[in-house]
Amino acid sequence: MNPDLVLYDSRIQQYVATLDIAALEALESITETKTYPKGSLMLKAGQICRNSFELVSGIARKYHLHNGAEITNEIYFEHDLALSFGSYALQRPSEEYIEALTDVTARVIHYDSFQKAKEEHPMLRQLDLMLLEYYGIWVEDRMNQMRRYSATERYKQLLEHTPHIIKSVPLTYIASYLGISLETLSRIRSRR
Amino acid sequence: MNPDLVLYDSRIQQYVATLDIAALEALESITETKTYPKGSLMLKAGQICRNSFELVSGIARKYHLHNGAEITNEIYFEHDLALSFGSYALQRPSEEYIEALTDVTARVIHYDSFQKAKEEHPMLRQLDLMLLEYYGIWVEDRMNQMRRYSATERYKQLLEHTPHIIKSVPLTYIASYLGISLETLSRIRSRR
DNA sequence: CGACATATTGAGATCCATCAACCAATGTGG
DNA sequence: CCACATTGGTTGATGGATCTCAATATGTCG
Repeated sequence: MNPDLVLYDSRIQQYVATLDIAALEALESITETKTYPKGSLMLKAGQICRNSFELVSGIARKYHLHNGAEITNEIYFEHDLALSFGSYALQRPSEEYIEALTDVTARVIHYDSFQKAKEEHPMLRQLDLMLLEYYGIWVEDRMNQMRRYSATERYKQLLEHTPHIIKSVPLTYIASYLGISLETLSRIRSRR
Repeated sequence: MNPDLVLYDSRIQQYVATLDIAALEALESITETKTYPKGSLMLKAGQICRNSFELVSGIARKYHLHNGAEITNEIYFEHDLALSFGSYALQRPSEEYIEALTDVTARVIHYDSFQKAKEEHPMLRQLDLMLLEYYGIWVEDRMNQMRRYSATERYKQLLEHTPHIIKSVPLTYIASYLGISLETLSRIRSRR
C-alpha cells in the first residue's frame, strides 16, 4: 500500500489512543452493530448516505451504474470505513450503491449522531478531519494509479499491495475496480 | 462544473460569512501576499508543501513527473486554493511541482500558522474541514471523469464546464491534464 | 529576421474493448 | 441423483481509440 497511507493510518490510530474516555463513550453510544446478508444493499443510489459503516467482518463493495454496467469504485474489508463520500459529506442523494459481497457485520454510525457528538466532544472533530484527509490521500493515490499506469501495471500493483483483494473477490469486480474488462484481466493473469 | 461542487462552494462562502471578526482577523494576520513571476516554481518536488496559496490573480498549474514527462494534475485560477494535498496534509516531501503559468499574486498562509490559528479559533476548524471535503469531492469527481469518459467526452466536458481553462492555457498542459497526448487533443479539436 | 515554443497532420503500432463461443464448478428442482 | 440453469472465468477474432514518432506549420518575441 501507499506508504503515505500507512503512515497516516498509524497517526490516526495514535490519535484515537489519546481520545478521552468521554469521547470514546460518546462514540460507543451512537454505534450500532448491524449485519447485512450476502448480496444485500447497505446503501442504494438515490438514497442519502446517512450512515458510515465500519466493517467488523465480511467484504463489501461500492459501485455505480454507467450505461447499465456496474462499475466498482471501492472494495471494503475488515476495519475499512465504507460510505459514499459525496453523498455523506453533502447529505445529498447518492449515485453509488454499497453491496455486501459476503455476510457483513458492521459498526454503523448515523451522520446526525456523529455531528452531534462532534459538537459535544471537540476531540472527535480532529478525528473526523483525519479520516477525511486519509480518504483524500487515498483517492488521490488511486487517481494517480489510474492515470499513470497501464492495465497490466495496475493489476500487478494490486497483486503486490493488496493481494487479499484478489484472493477473495470475484474477478468481475476486480476488473471493473481496475477499470478494465473482465476479458482483459483474464488475459493479463494468464500471461506467464 | 459538478453541481455538488457548486453547492458546496456556496456553503463554504456562507460559512465564511458567519466567521467572527476575531477569526477573520487571525486569518488576515497570518496571510502574506506574494508574487511569483511567470515560469517560477511556487513548490518543488522534494520540498514539503508548507504553504497554501490562494490565487489573487494569474494562472498556475500543479504537475508531477512520470517517466521524464510532466503530467499536469490541476490548473488554478483566481480564487482557487493551490497546494499539494498529500504533502500538505502529512507535511512530507511533495512529488508535485506548482508552477506559475503567468505572473501570479497569491495570498499565502503557512501550515504552522494555520494550525495555530485553528487552535485559537475553533471556527476555523470547520472551515478547514469544509475545504477538505470540497477537495475530496473534487478529486472523486475528477477520477470519475477519467474513468467513465473517453478523451473526446472529457474534452467536451472541459469545454462546457470550464471553458476559461481552454482559453488561457497552452494545449500541451490541457492535454496532459485530460490524460491524453497533445496530438490526440489537437485531432479532437479539429474534428468539426 | 531568426529562434524557440506551440500546434497540426500523417502513418503505423499498440492497447484494450467488444462480441461470441466455450468451459468448469456449483446449485437446484423434479 | 440427474438434467439443466446459473455463475464465474477463459479464449479467439476483430475493430476502434489512442499513442508514438516524425515532419511540417504557425506563432511570438527579443
